[in-house]
Amino acid sequence: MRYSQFYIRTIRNVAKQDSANAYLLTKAGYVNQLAAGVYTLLPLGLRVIEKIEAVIREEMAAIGASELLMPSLLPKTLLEATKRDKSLDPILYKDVDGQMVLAPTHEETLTSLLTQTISSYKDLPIKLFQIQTKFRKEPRAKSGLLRGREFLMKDLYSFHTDQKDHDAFYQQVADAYTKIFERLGLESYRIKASGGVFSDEFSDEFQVLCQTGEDEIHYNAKTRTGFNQEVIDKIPDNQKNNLKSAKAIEVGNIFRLGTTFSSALKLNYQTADGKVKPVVMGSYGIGITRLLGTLAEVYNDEHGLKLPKQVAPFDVYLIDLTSENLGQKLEKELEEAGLEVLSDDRDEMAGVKMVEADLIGLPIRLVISHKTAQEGKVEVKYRAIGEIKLVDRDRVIESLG
RNA sequence: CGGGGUGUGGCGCAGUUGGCUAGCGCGCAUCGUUUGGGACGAUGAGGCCGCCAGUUCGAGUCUGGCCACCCCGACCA
Repeated sequence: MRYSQFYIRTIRNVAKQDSANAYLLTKAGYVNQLAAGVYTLLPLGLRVIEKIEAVIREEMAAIGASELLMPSLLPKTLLEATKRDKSLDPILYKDVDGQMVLAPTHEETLTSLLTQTISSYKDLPIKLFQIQTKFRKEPRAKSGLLRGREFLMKDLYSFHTDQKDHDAFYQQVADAYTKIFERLGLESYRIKASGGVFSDEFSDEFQVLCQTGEDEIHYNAKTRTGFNQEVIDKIPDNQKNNLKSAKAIEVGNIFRLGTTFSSALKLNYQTADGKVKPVVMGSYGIGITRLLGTLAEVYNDEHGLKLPKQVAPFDVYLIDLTSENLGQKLEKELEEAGLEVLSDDRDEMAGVKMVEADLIGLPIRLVISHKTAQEGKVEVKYRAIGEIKLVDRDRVIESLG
């Protein structure tokens, strides 16, 4: 991809902000703020989001979940059926006559849908997920992408005959979540937390250690488990030993819903012996936009972002300083080898390109110049560790592999 | 929703004490020089001073109200 044909606008003077992710992602041209907690994903940011989504889709497929896409609009009557029109009211964006709201979550929508297709134990289990924009009128949007009023979420819902079947799937989801975050370059902790309006039981949160996080957690570094501060008084003393405490960002959350929603919306099925029972449900969320913010918080230094390869918008930032455009051939070879290359073909000084390469933070920077070309070399810089070395022109690709 | 802060060319800011031609830096345009870590010089373009009302001969500046954004707290399915 040629820089000149891809919309990138880095900003030299961005106002100092407390939130590192907002500052860096804005300065590097990944996002643009429209209002409090409302951001445009610019082309660079969108590419990261798409990489995050690709990992999530793979892991959802691996646990047998099918993807669908539900509407953003939600009839208020559906929320009345589960009495959540009251509990969710403060965070709802409503239309002028209050008939429709912008959906903050989709338990009602999907449960209602499945009443049309579930009638027998033979129809279960069902696992459906979507990647969709959520709307929540947060009393206080803050911390850049970490708490928005409009944000992307992966939400998965599962439907089972009984608690035992659900428990088995719940554990599968927990494992899948740990794997997803690991694949994205984030070490997550499975943390006991309150069930919120969903349940009196504990829910499980997936937390990434980070100073900017909103949550205070107490965790065991070895088992990668622990407790959220909000439930610490409910935890037996003998389980609180040897825990470390830290701030963390909640990147995922899984809930046991039991039959709360199925009972309210009459989502029932018949057992083999003809009895009618409510379906047992679970819901599981991953904050995708928040993950972009988390990655920016975790992976940066004084020069800018330094994203892991698996989520960086491109693999290589190619700077060609030769007047003969020697980089063009290299660019083609790299792309044929399957690497995603951002080729800075602008008529800018070398310094500008170097600085932007560090700011945008792709894993590898290649520089081909008269100096290096004379020796038949290309300069390779690894952004994450800062190492710079000269590699033979014809061995660049294998050295990156 | 309580407390604090800030709103001035696209972006970052000064100017408000003490009322009268709206400034600086970055970016942008043109020309020249420069060319491996956000270059230099010259000449330019670009502003409902957040919004509304009030005081006044006169308001970016004073008064009142409102709105927005940031931070702390409450809240956070």
